[in-house]
Amino acid sequence: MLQHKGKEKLKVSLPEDHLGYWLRYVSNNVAYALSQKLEDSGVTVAEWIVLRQMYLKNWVSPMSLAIQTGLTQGAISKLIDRLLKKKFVTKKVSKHDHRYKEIKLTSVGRKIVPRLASIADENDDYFFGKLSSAKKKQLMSFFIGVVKINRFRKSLNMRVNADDKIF
Amino acid sequence: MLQHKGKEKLKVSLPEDHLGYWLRYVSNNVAYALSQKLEDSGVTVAEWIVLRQMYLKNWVSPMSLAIQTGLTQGAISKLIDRLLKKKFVTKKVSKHDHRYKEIKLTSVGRKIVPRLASIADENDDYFFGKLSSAKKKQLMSFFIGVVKINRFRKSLNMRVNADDKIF
DNA sequence: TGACAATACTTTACTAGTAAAGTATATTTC
DNA sequence: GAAATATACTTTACTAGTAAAGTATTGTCA
Repeated sequence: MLQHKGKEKLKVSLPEDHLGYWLRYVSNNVAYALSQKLEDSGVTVAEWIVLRQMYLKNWVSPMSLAIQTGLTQGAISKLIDRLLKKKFVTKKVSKHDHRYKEIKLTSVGRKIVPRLASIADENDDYFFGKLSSAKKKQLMSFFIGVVKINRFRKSLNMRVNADDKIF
Repeated sequence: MLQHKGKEKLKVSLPEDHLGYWLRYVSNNVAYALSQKLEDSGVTVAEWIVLRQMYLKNWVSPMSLAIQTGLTQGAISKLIDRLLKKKFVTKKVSKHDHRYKEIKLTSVGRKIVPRLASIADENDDYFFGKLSSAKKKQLMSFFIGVVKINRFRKSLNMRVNADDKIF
């Protein structure tokens, strides 16, 4: 398996040889399908994730949303603008620290989240429903293991460790 | 586990409950890391994939690239423009059918592909290198099974079949 | 306490994608 | 063989993200 001398024959890998390629390919398809299903509700995939975070926490700062979602602060800023226009959230300056904003769901916003959640359930079921929940959990731990932290904190990316014993 | 009567307590799933969420999250991180590594070569992730296709086939039509990559024809059209500006490819009208274009790598283009391939190898290794090749193959067959065809042919999306027995 | 640094958010210029309309060429059908 | 249809590609208007610069507020410390 050593390289030939003289005219060397390079082994040039295909994109399809890489797990990252397939990850991207499948992810694009699953996310695209979800975006189509969410379209009637007038909500994007990123917006659904942010709305759900707010449902959980009642009020949140843009900063915390950026960290949780892996979007930049600029992207979150614009996303919140969109949600404001759609009347799904309200925004105010924090009393304690005027640099912070507080974002809350409106009643319209609160009402739509369960609907969005069931759309997301349905989409995941469409693609992965035939997997046993044990296998789903294996895959999920695998994914969680690959990247523990988002691009907002680049330095903390982690390699996959064989000792994680996912499979 | 039945729902309460009266004031019903809705079970509202979290984005993190969905495999699609993690797929998107991990994919974004892996693709982002690759894009950073490719930056010095002046090539995006999509461009690397297209360049590699051309390396394989010697000449290709924009249409075939769109089908293989899952990008729209419009996106491929612009991507080829970018590659033309970077002198990585040349374009001509097909002799047999003037609607078709033929895209070929220039010698500069041919020279850069092996370098890009090794960068992509390195990136995949960074994230997944500690997995055994058997496990990588399992994951790959899983991904291939989830979506057999890209969004260009929406109707052909496939569900995951439990009988695929990947794990 | 006053200058400098840090923090939270917004804005700007830009990138790379989409859907849908537009252009040119080829094929089909009557 | 002319008209309608189909195909391959391009262009346009738009979307949602990024990096980096800008604004306002708060914290630090000499």
